[in-house]
Amino acid sequence: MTVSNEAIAELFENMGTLLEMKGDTVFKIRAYQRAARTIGQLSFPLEQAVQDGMDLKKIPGVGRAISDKIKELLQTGQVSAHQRLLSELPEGVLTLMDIPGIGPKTAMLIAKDLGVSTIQGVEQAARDGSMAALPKLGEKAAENILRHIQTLGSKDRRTPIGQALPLAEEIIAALRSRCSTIGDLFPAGSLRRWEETIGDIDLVGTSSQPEEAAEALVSLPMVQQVLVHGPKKTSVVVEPGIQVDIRLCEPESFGALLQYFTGSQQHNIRLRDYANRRGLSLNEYGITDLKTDAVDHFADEAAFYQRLGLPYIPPELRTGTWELEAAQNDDLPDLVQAGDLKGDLHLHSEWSDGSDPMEKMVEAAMDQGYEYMALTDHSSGRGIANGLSPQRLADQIGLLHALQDRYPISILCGSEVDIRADGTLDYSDELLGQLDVVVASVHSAMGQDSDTMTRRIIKAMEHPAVTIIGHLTTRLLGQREPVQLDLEAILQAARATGTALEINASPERLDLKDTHAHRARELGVPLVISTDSHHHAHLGKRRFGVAVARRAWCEPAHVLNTLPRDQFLRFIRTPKPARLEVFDARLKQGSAL
DNA sequence: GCCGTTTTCGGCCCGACTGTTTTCAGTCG
Repeated sequence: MTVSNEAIAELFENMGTLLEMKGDTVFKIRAYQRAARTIGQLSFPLEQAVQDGMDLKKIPGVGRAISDKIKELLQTGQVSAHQRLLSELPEGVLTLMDIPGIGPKTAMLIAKDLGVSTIQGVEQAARDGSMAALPKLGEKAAENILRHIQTLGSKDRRTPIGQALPLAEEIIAALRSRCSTIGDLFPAGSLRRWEETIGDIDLVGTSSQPEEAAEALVSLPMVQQVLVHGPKKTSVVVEPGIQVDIRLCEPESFGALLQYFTGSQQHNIRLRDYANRRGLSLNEYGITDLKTDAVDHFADEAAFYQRLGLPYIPPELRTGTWELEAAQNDDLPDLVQAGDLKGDLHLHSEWSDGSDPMEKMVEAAMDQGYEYMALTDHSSGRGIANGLSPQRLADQIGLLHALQDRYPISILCGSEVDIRADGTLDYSDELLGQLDVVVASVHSAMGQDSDTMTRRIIKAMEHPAVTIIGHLTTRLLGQREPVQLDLEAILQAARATGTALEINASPERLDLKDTHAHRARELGVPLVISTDSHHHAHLGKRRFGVAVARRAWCEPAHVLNTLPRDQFLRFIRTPKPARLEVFDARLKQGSAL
């Protein structure tokens, strides 16, 4: 039996909620919530860590009590304190909290006084007036709850960043054109932290007339519903059912507002705690000296962090786990940036299922400023993707060699080769040997059990011709679950065989995901950021892959395709696993700087 | 329940908005 970090996190999140319903102290509740969120973001499986004898109290927010409960859960499959809480409280209270606007207190009230334990029951109670008759609730409250239930189906799913970011950019453009008093206007919140899915779109900006800008938002044609409309904060729901919050302030205090609204909530809690210990109090308007009550304002975030004696912490790191400690020790990574990439190693042309000729893809890579690129059309096993037969691949290699004379960029011959169900590859060793870059990917038999899938992928990595494993888990955000596999075993095999792992930047994949990439980096596995472009315009989506690497604390040296051309060519021309020396030399050089 | 460059005990982030019991609790981020 395995217990995932997510399951452990959910249990503690639930315990926090149940304690809140019981009316326990808010600090105990917060302790459980903090532990839950930290555990949900760990890069390594807790179950494995416990087996290896790790001291769980090293995890921020985990002390004696929670450490013991984790061990109890792993040993017995449940936590007695959790069971006890469940038995003390009315059945189904937790499900009521799925409804926005219903928190622990209201859920308890409804469950206890009305004996309701399902969302359908809540809906009925809101309609027949029994809810409005409850103490502390009224007609309006019942109305609001009813409205929230209507949107439940569309709202409880988080939106993939690939959809949310363009939508946010569209809204920003629309607001700018309708309201001339808006100065800056940026996405904040989970969008600015580049989380893979977004709960709602947070916008922050500057304006001399904040009310006017909020009016502009409310009057956008795409707005379906106005949730909150106060003097400082406005929330609406727009067309695809996504909530948009906006807050604006004067330019001189924008740094504090941006910092506050970027979060994460856990980061802000820890930062404010850190500030309190130093006699300072933080809010979205500035920093108050608790002794003198003097308030400092900051036009930008760097100045805000500087006032706290901290270096600027990039938004991607603001998860509230390790970044504050790293900042205090001046140990923050110098994160990789889009401009550091020197090549894209996963590109498709019309030869398989891409939509552009090879030349167009080469030119698109040049437009990105790259020194090298690999064309990697599908192998023959992908009949549906017009995969290349051995003969067509041989023809393509010939054409690419001819094409090289016309372009200054290094054109590498590659293939995205299917890893068959048994771990063998789709082309002969002889043909694979002619390729510069082989991206090996799983496209079939995704239902295999974890052991079989793990053996299958490791077998592919052991092949001397395989340069990179493409989109490791094959997940599609919100559409297809990842395959089952033993990540730790695969990452160790990647390191041992000298095989790189791809961070697939396509926003519907983002595979490896951030925590997986984090673990890969820790284990010394070379990472590659590629776009898997099927159209020349898709090369610009590298920003999503770079964001995953940044969330994984990657510096340029951790990412193979930041290597300059000559070093990258040396890497792929050195046999596995000795080629790791090229990668490791760069790492050493990076850490010495 | 967690945690420590004031503390192993006594603190624990902070504010906007809503609805309602008209002085504040509940929810949210």
